[in-house]
Amino acid sequence: MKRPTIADIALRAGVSKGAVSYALNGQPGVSEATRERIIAIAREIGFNPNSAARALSGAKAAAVGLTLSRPARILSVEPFFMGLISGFEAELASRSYALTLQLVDSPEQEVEVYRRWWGERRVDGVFVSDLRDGDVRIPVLQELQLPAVVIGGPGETGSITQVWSDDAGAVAEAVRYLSALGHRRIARVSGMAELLHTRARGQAFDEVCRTLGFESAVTVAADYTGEEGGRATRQLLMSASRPTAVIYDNDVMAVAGLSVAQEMGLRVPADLSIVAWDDSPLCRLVHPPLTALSRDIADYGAQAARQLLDAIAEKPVDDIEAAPARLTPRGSTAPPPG
Amino acid sequence: MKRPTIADIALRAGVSKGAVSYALNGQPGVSEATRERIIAIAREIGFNPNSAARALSGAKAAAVGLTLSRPARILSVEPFFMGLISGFEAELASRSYALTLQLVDSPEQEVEVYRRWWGERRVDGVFVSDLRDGDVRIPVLQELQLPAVVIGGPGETGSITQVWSDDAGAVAEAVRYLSALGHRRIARVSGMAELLHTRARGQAFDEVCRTLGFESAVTVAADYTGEEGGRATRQLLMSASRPTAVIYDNDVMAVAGLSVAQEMGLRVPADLSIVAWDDSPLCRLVHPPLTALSRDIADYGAQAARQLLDAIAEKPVDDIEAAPARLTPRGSTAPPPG
DNA sequence: CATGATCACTTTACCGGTTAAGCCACTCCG
DNA sequence: CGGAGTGGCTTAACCGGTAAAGTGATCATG
Repeated sequence: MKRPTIADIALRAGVSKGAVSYALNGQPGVSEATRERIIAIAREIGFNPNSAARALSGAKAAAVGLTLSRPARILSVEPFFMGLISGFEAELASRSYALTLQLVDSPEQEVEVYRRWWGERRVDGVFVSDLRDGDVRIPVLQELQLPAVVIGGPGETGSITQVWSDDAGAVAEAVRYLSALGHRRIARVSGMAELLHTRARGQAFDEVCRTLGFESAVTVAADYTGEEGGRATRQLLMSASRPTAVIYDNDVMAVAGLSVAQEMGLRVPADLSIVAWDDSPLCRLVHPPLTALSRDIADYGAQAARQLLDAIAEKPVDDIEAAPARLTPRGSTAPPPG
Repeated sequence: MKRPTIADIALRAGVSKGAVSYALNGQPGVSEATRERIIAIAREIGFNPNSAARALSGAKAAAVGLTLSRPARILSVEPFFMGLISGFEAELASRSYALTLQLVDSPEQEVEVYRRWWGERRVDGVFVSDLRDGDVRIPVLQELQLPAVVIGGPGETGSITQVWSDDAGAVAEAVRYLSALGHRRIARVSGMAELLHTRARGQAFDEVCRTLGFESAVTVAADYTGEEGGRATRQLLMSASRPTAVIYDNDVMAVAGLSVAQEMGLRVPADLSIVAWDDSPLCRLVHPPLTALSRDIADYGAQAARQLLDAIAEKPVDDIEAAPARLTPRGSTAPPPG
C-alpha cells in the first residue's frame, strides 16, 4: 500500500478515523483491545502520520530551525557548529523533531528566513547563534512571538532565553595559568569584533591582565579563519614587544598561529605559548598538541535544544548557564623564554 | 494581524479564497487588476502560505533531507560536509526549498529516517552520501519511490541518479606526480574501507602503482579521524621499507600525518612527501602547506541539489560527472631523500 | 424503573491551502 | 435575436489529520 493514512487503518480495523486517531495518540475513548488492534495494523502497514496534516490541525510543525550567517569558508573548517548540531540532534531525534538548516549571508537575511519559516509554520522555534550588539534578530523574534533560544550570551535578549557559559571566567583561568608559568606579555587573537561573546571575552581579558599588572595585553581582531588567525599572529610576532603567549578565540586560528610561529622559526612552547579556545580534535592533531579551553559543545547544544523544546511547549524557562570551559593543558604552553 | 491566511486576504480584497489562490500562484482566472490588488494586500499584511496546508493539498513539502551517519567526532572536524551543505543551500534557497538534517548512527537508522520522512511527507527527496557496497539504503529508496541523489559513486544505485567525480583519475594524477618526483615507495592512508569510494580509490591506487612498477604500494585503512590518520602514519613510518610519500583520503588525516612525521623527527617534504585529498582551508593552515587533490565541493553539492530538484519535478535526469579533483602542489611534496 | 453516568465509539467541523466544477454577465456570430 | 463561447469570478470538495459534540448501549443508583 502506498503511504497509508488513518483512513486505511480505519477501514481495515472496521472503525472510524476518529477512533484510529484516539488509539494512536494514547487518548481515552477506545478500548484497550481496539487500541492494540489498531496499533498492530498501523505497524503492519508501516503507517506514519502525515506531518503536514498534523501541523495543519492546530498541532506543531515538529521542526526547529537553525540559521548560520557565517561564510561557508568559515563554517566548513569550524568544528563548533557541527558539534552544536550533534548536540541538538541528540535531544530532537528522541522527540521526533526535525532540524531545518539554512545558511545565509547576513543577520538581515536571517530575519527574513525567520519571518518566512514562521509565516509558513515550517518551524516551531529557532536557535539563534552569534549574538551581536543590538542584534536585529531579537526584536523581530519578539514581534513574531517565535520561540527561540540564544546560544551564547549573556546579552540583551529581552524575553528570549539564553544558554551561555562563563567566557569571562574561562579567559581568567587561561590568563592566570599563563601568568603562573611566568608570562608577562600576553596577546589575544579574537573572532569577529561585532559578536557579543568576542566583546565579553575581550573585556574579561583586559581586566584580568590589568589586575595581574601585565606589561602588555594586546588583542588583535580576526575572523575565525585560519588565514586571518595566521595574519594576526604574524603581526603580533613581528611587533617590538613580542608576546610570549597568545590566546586564540577558536582552535582553527590557534592551529594557524602555531604554523606561523613555526614558519618564523619560533619553537612552541619554548619561545611561544599557545592557548586555543574550544577543544576540537584539531587541537590534538597538530604537533605539539594545543593547550585549550575545553567545553562539551554537544552537551551545550543538547541543553539549548531542551530549552527550546520547553519554550515551544510553553513551559516556564530560565536562562541556563552551562559548564564553563576548562583549561586543558597540553604541549603548547610552557614558561616563557629567558 | 497574527499569521494571516488567504481567508484574511480574501476578506480584505472582497473576493473568495479561490480567487486569492489563483492570483498568488500566477494562474489564470482573475483579472490583472484584481491580481495586483491581491498581491499588494498579501505583501502589505506579510502573508506567507502555510507550508503544511500547501503540502497537504497534494503539493510538495518543499523540503529535502540529508542524513549523515558518521560519528559526531568525525563530522565536527571534517570540512567536506559543511562544504557540501553550503553547495546544497545555494540551489535550494533560491527555490525556497528547506534542508532537513539528521545525524544518525548507522545506515540502518538512515533507512528508518527515510521511511519516516517519506511517510510523514516531510521531505520530497533525499541526498545519500557515503555509499557502501550493497548499500541497504538503495533498495529501500527504490521501494519507497523516494526521489534521491547519491553523492559520490559510481556504484550500483539502480534507478537512482548519482553525482560523482573521477576519483580513479585523481589518484592516478597524484601517484604519477609523485612518481615524476622520483618516489618509488608510496603508501596510502584510506578512509573507512566499507565505503565504496574508498574501494574505488584503492583499486585505482594499486593499479597505477603496479603499472609504474613501484617497489611498494601499501594501503593502511583508517577512518577519516585525525587519531586514526596519525596511528596509520606512525605504523607506516615505523615499517622496514618506509614509504617516501603518503597519500591521505582526507585532509584531516593528512594534517595528523604531518604532525606525526614531524614528531618522529622527519622533515616534510625533505624526508616524506604528503598529499591530502580534498583541499579545505585546513591544508593551507599548517606548515608546510599541504599538496592536495582539490575540488570544488560546494559546486559538487550545487549540482547534486539541482539533480535532486529535477528528480522531484520528475524531469529526466542522468548521472552527472562533476569536475575531477585536481592536484594542487604545495610545500608538502618534494623529491624523495637520497 | 426512570435517571444519570460512563464507555466506546461515530459524526462532524475544522486547520489553510488547491482545484474542479458551476455560475453569471458579456461579447460575438450566423 | 437566440445560442455559443469566454472572462472572472464563487462554490465546494478535498488533502489527512485532530478534537468537540453526538449517539446508543450498558450499568449503577436512588
